[in-house]
Amino acid sequence: MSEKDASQVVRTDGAKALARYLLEEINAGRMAVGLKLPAERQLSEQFHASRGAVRRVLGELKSRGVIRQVVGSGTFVAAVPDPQTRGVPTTDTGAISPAELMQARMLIEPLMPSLIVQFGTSLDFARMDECIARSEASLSVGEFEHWDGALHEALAVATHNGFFRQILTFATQVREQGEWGRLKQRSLTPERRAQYEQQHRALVDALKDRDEATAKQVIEQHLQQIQKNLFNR
Amino acid sequence: MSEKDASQVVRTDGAKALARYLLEEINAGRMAVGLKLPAERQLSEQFHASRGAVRRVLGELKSRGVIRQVVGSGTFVAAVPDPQTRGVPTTDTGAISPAELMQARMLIEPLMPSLIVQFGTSLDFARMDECIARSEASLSVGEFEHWDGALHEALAVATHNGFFRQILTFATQVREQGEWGRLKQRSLTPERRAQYEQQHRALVDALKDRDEATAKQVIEQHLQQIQKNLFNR
DNA sequence: CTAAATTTGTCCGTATGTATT
DNA sequence: AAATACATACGGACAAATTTA
Repeated sequence: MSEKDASQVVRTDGAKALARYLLEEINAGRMAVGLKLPAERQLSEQFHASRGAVRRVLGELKSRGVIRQVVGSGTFVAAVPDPQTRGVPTTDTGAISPAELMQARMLIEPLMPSLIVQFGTSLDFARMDECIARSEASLSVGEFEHWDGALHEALAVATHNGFFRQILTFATQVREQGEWGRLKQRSLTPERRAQYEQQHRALVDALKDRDEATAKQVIEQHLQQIQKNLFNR
Repeated sequence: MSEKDASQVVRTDGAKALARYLLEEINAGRMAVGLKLPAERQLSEQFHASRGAVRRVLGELKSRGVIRQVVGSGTFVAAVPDPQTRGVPTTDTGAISPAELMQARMLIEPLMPSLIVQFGTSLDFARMDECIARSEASLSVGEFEHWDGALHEALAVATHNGFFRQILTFATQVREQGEWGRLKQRSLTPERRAQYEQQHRALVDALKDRDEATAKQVIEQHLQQIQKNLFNR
């Protein structure tokens, strides 16, 4: 990421300068609590940033409790942002690491066969078959990923338990959002993909036979393989 | 700047047309599952909507699970939006019955000791102790329920696994939101409350001793008791 | 294997309208 | 009535990931 050209590198000049300035001034005590800041448009002009950028910076500070905004009145300094209270206890959902997710999956997903062999219908199994067929016929990695995800969702549906379904949906969201992508791509070689496909078939076959023990075993092997491919390589 | 076209004066010009079109085509089966949609910019041009509007529509469909987007690859049809699964995945409990929830809890919660005996800290155990003490000192049913919930959250935190924590939080939401309250309140007699308190103590003691097997056993007993009290008259 | 092209994801600047004081 | 914060929409540019040549 070196500078390619100094002519058009004006991407983040004003906004970050404003953020640094405000935090610095408030922390140093040069802006007293209760002081009214300039209006958004004025800040926008002073720092050569758009009003949207200014609003984003102010919104960030407001979410931290540093400033307080009153409609029609203005923006005011609320408190000094001490680093101790930075850890917010309210919604600390953020940042579920791939390691955490895999740890949880290896505990939870082996439970699914118990429910599927009890409540799974032929329709459920047909969906799994189609997902496997489509994934094996996939030509690109993206397509394979899609049908792999669809298979996992079909498994979740086959439990016929809404809570489990929600859990697996949440897992998919985490996997798609986080830094999972980098690991995923580098770990999916053709031979590993073939291995996954074989394990998928073995799993669905065992489920069709209502063979809970085997299905659970296959899932555990599958997840162990994924984990090894992800982290160990 | 603008072209004053009489055709596109409407505020909600192409975006809703796009949404209606996609839902109609997918529901009618004219767009097969797995089919790749045109790129965002292409849709933007076709429907005379900005790319932001297109992205909003696609984001809505994605949140419903109708489509799936892959960076660098494209947007794909994921499933037909059948009315059953129309619920949003994020924070929609989607009619999870108490029976379903208990079934899932009895499978999932016995897994927690495995993590807690590995990663639990003395601070975690101190929180549990406080929750137990407060719950035992509670004078009202509501107060007892509060500290009972706090204990469960302390257990979730003690796993030191963000995914588990989210799952347990979700379970609490389901429990508080549904008609769970009436069942539980009706089933909470003084003697059962004493039994719960005893089981709580036994559980925390076992966790402190890093005795995974005993802790798991106590949890299973506890949940079985709850289930029996809930449904079995 | 490398590099270019394509696609989604993200941020920025701008513009317009609404609600509140 | 005027000033202000709030909300939304649009287009452009860059980044990241994927596919393709």
